[in-house]
Amino acid sequence: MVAWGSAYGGTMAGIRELADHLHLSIGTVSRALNGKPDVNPETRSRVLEAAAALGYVPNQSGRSLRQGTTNAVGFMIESGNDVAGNLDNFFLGVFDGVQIVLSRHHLDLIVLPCSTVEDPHQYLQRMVARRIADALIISATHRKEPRIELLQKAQIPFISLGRSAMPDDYAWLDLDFEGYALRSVDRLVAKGHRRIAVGMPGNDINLGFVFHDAYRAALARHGLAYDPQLVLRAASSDQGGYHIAHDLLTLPDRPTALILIYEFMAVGVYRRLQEEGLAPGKDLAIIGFRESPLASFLTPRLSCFRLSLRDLGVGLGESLLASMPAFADVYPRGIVHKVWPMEFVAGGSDAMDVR
Amino acid sequence: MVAWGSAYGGTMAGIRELADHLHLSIGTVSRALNGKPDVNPETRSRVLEAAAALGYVPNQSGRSLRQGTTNAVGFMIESGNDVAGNLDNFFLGVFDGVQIVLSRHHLDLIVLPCSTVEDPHQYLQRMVARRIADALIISATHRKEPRIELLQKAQIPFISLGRSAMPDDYAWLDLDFEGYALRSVDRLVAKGHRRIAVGMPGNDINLGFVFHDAYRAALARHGLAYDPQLVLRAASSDQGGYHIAHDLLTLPDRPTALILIYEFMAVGVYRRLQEEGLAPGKDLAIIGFRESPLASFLTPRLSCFRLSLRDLGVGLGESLLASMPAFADVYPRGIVHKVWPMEFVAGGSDAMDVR
DNA sequence: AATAGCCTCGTAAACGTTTTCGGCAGCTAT
DNA sequence: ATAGCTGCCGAAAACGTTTACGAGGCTATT
Repeated sequence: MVAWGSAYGGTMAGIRELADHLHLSIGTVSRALNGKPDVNPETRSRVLEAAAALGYVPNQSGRSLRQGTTNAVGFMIESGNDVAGNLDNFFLGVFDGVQIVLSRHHLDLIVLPCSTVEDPHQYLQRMVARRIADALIISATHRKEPRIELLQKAQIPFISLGRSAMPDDYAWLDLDFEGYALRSVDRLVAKGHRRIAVGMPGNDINLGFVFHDAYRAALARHGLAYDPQLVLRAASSDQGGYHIAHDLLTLPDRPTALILIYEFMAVGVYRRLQEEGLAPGKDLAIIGFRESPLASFLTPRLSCFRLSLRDLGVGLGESLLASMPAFADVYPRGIVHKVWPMEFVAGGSDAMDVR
Repeated sequence: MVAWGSAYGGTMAGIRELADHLHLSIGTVSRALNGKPDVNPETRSRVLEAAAALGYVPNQSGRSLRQGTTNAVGFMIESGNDVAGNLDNFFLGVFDGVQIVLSRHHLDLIVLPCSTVEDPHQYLQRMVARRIADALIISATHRKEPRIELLQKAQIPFISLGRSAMPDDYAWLDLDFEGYALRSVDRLVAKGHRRIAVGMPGNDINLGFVFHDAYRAALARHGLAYDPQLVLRAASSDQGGYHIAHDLLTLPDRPTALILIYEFMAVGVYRRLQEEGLAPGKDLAIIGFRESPLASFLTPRLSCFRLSLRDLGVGLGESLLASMPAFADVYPRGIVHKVWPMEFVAGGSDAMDVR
């Protein structure tokens, strides 16, 4: 036998070698491997068997060139993003779920980390021009998000993890920031709180605006006045939380409750309170955002909302497939707009009752 | 003018359209773009100008097919890995540095996250067969690491972030776990500690063994006995740290110091100590591993070692390029074995003096 | 018995690029 | 004036695959 195959570590077998070995034409072999109808069932199994035996894997460049498809989905993240870099990593869990869905359709997930020294829009443009993937997932969407227009213009199927403030003619999936704000305010008001502050980012990441508007609406529903002083802005990090707590403590009529949009801000808040001899959950009611390993290790435990990252990834993957023409037969076509639900987890951080 | 170019959002311009537009052959255009010598400087600038104007970007599949190269470097991570999933994300910083180096050579970094439901070895095998990148970076290397043999057999340039216990005929770059153990023990012994425990993972990630051996050697150097009971093993997470502290507190002759191999274990250790009314740095000297945002927000601050993730990424990228034949002219060839230095940062967590 | 139709397969074009080869000028040196 | 050399460019092959098309053999229908 000739030294075919990857088993020998030499040059990998191509479809040509496979065809010669089987005394078939490469066209037939290709059709057999790709499940095309006009091929004898018996020859098909022969081909499949030989392909497995020789460790044949089709050259991706060849197929890409011919069919204009890469069999890969890209997930762009920003390594410079505060959120991405701090504490419990949100994305790794999501990747897992996305990949589980994609692997069912022989798609691979490749993560595209935009470095801190490059403009995200330019980076994405390069990736699109490179045709690095058949479809893309973007995240950390801003209020005005030029990347969305870019992808629409390039006619690349995509989904955004996070809404923007732009027209809703694209697919997105987002966490339930409205529900978070509403339910948190409801809960705090029920415990007698009337001055409820929020801690959120100062940049134009869209989720901040969604959260802020819902917070304001929730206050109005309870007949509480909206006080701009209670909207505390800082970096999306534990340090940011520290500054938020600091600012809160200097407010004239000190708020009794604080809702944070990122759970890791709570680390800084706890720290600042402890410096002042104040106890979280006793001197200030705190609700974090997402449950994470961190939340359960703060003292007292952080009240927050539970969410399966893997399920979120699965939802993301399925919604993306729904917007890919190639999978129109398996997933119902359509532009998905989905708000992801979360489940409240009570900790001691908002146990404080001021009635 | 015809509707060429991506500006119109239509089908992107190919080298064919570019050549027609310039009244040149595609061969000449290609040579001009790729900096080949036999092309008139004036025509070259004409070509470059037109390419920029039309927004021409070469089709990657076409080039890949012809030259057998992808112009991409893959970085495999395991999303199921405890280390990757917990708290401050180590990898994002490293990505940044790697990309900075790669971009200088028109290479892109793509991250390959192996999902929790797939075997890492199989996953890598698939990526290799797919020829998804020209070179690879692997991480989380175990003691016996089959992925190394796989990559060697496939003749793909690669570097490992982390040593294994296998023959040193591959490139690796690793954090200085020996230095960490030695310097930590030295420091603690100087403060009078004689029973020094370590907290490390129970699996066969190689860094645990490197650390353990150096710890043992450091003890011997000070004439201290090695007590297996002081080697506390638990999951690589904050929860793991909690269990480690718990176990430590039940030891007969309670150790006065603890060296952790992952800084986020400290969160759990602090928590467990506080439950017992014990103070970190006062009742138990603690040294974490790497400085992270977290370390500075623990009370007292965690003593640990500083390290620039970006620089580490740069080193990783450069060492990888050194093993790629295509870049033999720009980086000195050779198999790199590099131990990355770290700088001690004193916190209050090991302030305790027992002399 | 002739023809229409189906099943199976081989042939060859196509995808977009790089690269080898050869050719045509223009120039220099004999 | 001719041979050789250099600089520049066009033609065409090659990369590995998919797929449209057509050819042949066989069965079934008229």
